Formats: sequence, structure tokens, C-alpha cells
Amino acid sequence: MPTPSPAAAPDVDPALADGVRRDVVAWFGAHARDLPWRHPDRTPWGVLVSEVMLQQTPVVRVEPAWRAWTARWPTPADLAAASPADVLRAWDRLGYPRRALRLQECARAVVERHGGEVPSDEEALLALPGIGAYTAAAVRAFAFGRRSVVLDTNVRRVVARVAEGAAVPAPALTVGERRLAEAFVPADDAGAARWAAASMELGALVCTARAPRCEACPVADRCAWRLAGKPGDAHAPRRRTQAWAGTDRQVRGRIMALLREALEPAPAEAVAAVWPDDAQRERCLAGLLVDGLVERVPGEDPERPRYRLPS
DNA sequence: AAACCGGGGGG
DNA sequence: CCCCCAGGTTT
Repeated sequence: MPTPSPAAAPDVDPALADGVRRDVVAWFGAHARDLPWRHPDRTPWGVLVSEVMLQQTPVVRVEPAWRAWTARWPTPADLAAASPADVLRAWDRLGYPRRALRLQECARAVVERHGGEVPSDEEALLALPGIGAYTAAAVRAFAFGRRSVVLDTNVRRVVARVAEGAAVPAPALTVGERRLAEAFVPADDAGAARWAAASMELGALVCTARAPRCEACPVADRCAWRLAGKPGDAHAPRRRTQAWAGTDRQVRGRIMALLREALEPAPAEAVAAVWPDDAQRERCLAGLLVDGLVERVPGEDPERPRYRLPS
């Protein structure tokens, strides 16, 4: 029988996992932030939009953008029918504008494949543009209250500390780590969804990467990392953060900012004004055209092209 | 497995 | 001022 045992050897004492789960969920009941995508009147699509926005953007900047976005385009069909230029302007400075384009592609896929209703099936979610393993699990749990293993960087850090005694999780997600994380997920839908929300919130508010507030942690007395004296990062070669100044990302950001604000298609001189290095600027502009984030406007004079957000 | 993709706030 | 945050897609 190739059927894997659902009760495979646990890496963590089930009683410990159960206690941690209970106390973290209780803490969440008292300290959960009042976020609009957690309100009872939110829709599955609203939850999906919030998750995509939160993929690389902090809550404080997502919240106002989410309110405006969902008021303007309440359903997938609404977003599917919008102009990409409007979508990119509404995305404004949330970062990584390709995410905005993918979100619209996602809306169109939801309309075409699922009759305009966000699917609750994990496979169907995973097949949507811009939806990876984390977001599929999160939408399933937070929009539909269904069981899934939600493993974002916050949950990974909480599990690494409380169960493994490590300051930070491994650089890449391993099968062992996933199995360990699953030991904390209750078998029932509602319990699993609560654990997902509670463990993420603990990682975001208390068990933070840099300055954890252990004095406010509901499981500090059982945390393997704290009991070990909070040892430093075991994964020696600390991953270097991506450079920013002078990179293509910065140049692309400047061109996009120019075109978001432009009322008319921008002439090449206006684009040239945002970055002095001709070769780099042209390379970035070409990349934006390939990505579908910028459109070249055919003018009377082929020597003087103009550029705008895609219509 | 590693590189690419923005933008802002905290220490 | 430097440092940090973070998931999906592409190669």
C-alpha cells in the first residue's frame, strides 16, 4: 500500500504541539489586528486580493490600497474588464507592478475557468496566475475556512523557534520542515484555519525576525529557542540582501512612476530624463515592454516614439 | 538552486 | 545612514 500514514512519526511531542496551538490561538483571540480583509463582510476575492498585495508589501501600506481597490473592483469580473493602465495606476507604489498585471490575469482566469467565483480547491487555486503554494493555502484557509498548511515566513520562523530552537528557518523549505509544521495543524477545518491566522499573527507581531518580544509571547515558557538562550543564526552564510541603488529595479520603478503620472504618452526625452545611463535605461524600457507594463505608441514620426501604460 | 522583481520604514 | 522586509516566476 503506497498510502502514506496520516499519523506518521511526529517530530514534536503532540502534547507540546497541542498546548502551543491552544495558547497561540487564545492569544490571537485577544490581540488580532482589526484588518478589513478579516471582516465578516469580506468576499473570497477580497481575501485573494489582500494576499497578493501582502506578498511583498507591509500591512500598513496594503490596507488603504486594498480598501480603494475592492471598492472600485469588487468582483473578479470587474477587475477583468478594467484597463491595465488603470490597474497599474491603482496599484501605485505597492511594488513589483508585474504582480498587478498577474492579479488581473488571475481575475480573468477566475471568470473564464470558474464562472467568476474564486475556487476553494487548492489545485485550482494553484493553477491561477500569481498564486503559489503559500497564497493558495492562505486563500483556502482565510476565505473558505478550510484546512490547509499555511507556511509563510512568519509561520516558518515561529515553528523554527518554538520546536527546533533555531533563530531562523532554513533558507529553503524542506520536506522535513513541512512535516514538522503540519504537526501543529489541527485535523479539522475551523481549527486549522484558526491556527494559520494565529501563527502568522504571532510571527508578525511578537515572534519577529529582528527584535522578538518574548515577554509578550504566550508560549515563551515552552519555546526551544528561548530555553536554549536564543542562539544566533545557525545558517552561517547570511544571505545578502539584493542591492538596490543603481539597479535595473530602481530604473524600472522610475520609468513606471513617470508613466503612472503622465496624462499623455511620454516622449523619449521625458523617459531619458529619469535616468542618465542610456544603455541601462534602454535595456529597462525594453524589459518593461516585454513584460507588458509599457506600451509603445506609434506616432507620425518613427524617430520619436512615445510610451504609455498599456491600454 | 538562484536570479529577478519595488518601495518604504525602522533602528 | 544602512539594513531589512518577502512570495511567485523564470532561467
